[in-house]
Amino acid sequence: MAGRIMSQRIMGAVSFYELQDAVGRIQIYAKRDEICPGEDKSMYNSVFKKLDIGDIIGVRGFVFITQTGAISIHVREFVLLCKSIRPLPIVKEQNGKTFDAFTDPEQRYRQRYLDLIVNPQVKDVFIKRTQLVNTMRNFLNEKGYLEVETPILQPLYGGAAARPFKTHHNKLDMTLYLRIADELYLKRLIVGGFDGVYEFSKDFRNEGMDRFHNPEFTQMELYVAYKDYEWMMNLVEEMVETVALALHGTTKVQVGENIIDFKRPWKRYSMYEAIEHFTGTDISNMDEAELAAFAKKVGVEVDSSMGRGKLIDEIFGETCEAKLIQPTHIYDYPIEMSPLTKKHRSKAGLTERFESICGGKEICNAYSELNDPIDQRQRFEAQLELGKRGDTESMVLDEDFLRALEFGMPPTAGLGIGIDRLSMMMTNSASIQDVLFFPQMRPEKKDTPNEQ
RNA sequence: GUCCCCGUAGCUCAGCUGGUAGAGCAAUUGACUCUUAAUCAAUGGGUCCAGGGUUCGAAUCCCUGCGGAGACACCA
Repeated sequence: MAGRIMSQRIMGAVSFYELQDAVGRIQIYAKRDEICPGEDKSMYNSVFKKLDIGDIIGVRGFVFITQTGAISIHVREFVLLCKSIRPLPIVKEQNGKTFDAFTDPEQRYRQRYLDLIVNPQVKDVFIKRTQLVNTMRNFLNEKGYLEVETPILQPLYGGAAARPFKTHHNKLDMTLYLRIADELYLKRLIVGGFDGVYEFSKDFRNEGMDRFHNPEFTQMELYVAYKDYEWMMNLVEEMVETVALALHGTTKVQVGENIIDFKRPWKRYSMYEAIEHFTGTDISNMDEAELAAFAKKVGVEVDSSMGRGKLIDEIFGETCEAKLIQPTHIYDYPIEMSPLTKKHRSKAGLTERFESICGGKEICNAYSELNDPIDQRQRFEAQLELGKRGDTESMVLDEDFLRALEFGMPPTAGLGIGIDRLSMMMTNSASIQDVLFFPQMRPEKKDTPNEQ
């Protein structure tokens, strides 16, 4: 077998090392007189004993159990496969206590390879992330939906309210944007006649960074024709429950101080109900002035640009979101906040949209897709107005997307689910940086060549 | 973008009201034939994040910058 030396205990003519490979660690035992049967003991004294922690070696021998009961490999031959010329941080452990842990987040994220070597539990998080994606992919494939790929470089960005990254194509001499969502392209495919399409989509948003936000992040977006948002709520429950079971064998997952149970069915509140539930106040019939007064009362900073929808959204964020620990669907969002969402079939001013919240954080956003091209044009125009008033995250009008809708898109349910967020939840990680191999960091050295 | 906290050896950290830079592990040398945070002895190891200021004297006090963490704002 082969692996990296992680610890050495040399006892003169006998030594014990620990070798680590992709799956774990095992102790190896070597005896001078077996490695060097003749008079020349240099292979042991000058080579084996001089190996360093971090070196990668191959060994041949047999398995046995030491007097202290440790399963070990009794080494007959060994070969140095790769020398490590940098010292490895040494993490030691006894009785569950860890000594000299390699914990500096900056070094862990910048040198993830090192983090993975010395903190093997870090690997588990990333293995779980991949299992999560695989589980979702299998789940969606079994339902007959088609995994597709759509452009990352887009001439117009759309599908979400966010600031994009901008780049330039030399040959075409045109501005291109890195996608902030793949929604508008996937809906074009529904127009084109697919019944269900999905994409695991790397998206890019040129905004602030914190422990929940990285400039590039992964979303899974799914669109299914002839379905609506209620149907989608059931699908989300089923899919997330399946993920929890696949990763943990149970629907109960420890997240921070809470145990979150993803078992179906989840709680459901309309947005108005949720606000009433947590504040005792029914705001559904308030006018804008009353809403503004109530928002102030619950601690929202109100300014005059806020419309009814924004106020409701802020009130919800302030009073409800953090208190929703167990998985809950919040549905029927104000129309102002949802320019791509179908109007509610019966309630004026609302849309058929829901978000699923658990652990006090949103994990997905879904709706009955707006498929009326005239309404969609008006919504885009309203967004343009917002843009003129200085909203840097307002949407731009996508004429080709409207043309597609004008050919007719069947009623469709759409879903966007944050893979990083869900991974954090499913691996009990406090920071998005813990579920990304290489989170975005500032350059290490100031003098690295950079434009400007 | 704002507010706080942090930056000392390869790793984890100590360093008091300013007075010659420290420990454990790792490294090097030696002892030790079933150890497991192996042990024992010896040795080497520093741009105290960077720059400036105060001072006879700065790791320590002040200012600026860089990097990181956290909170707030915005977003997923």
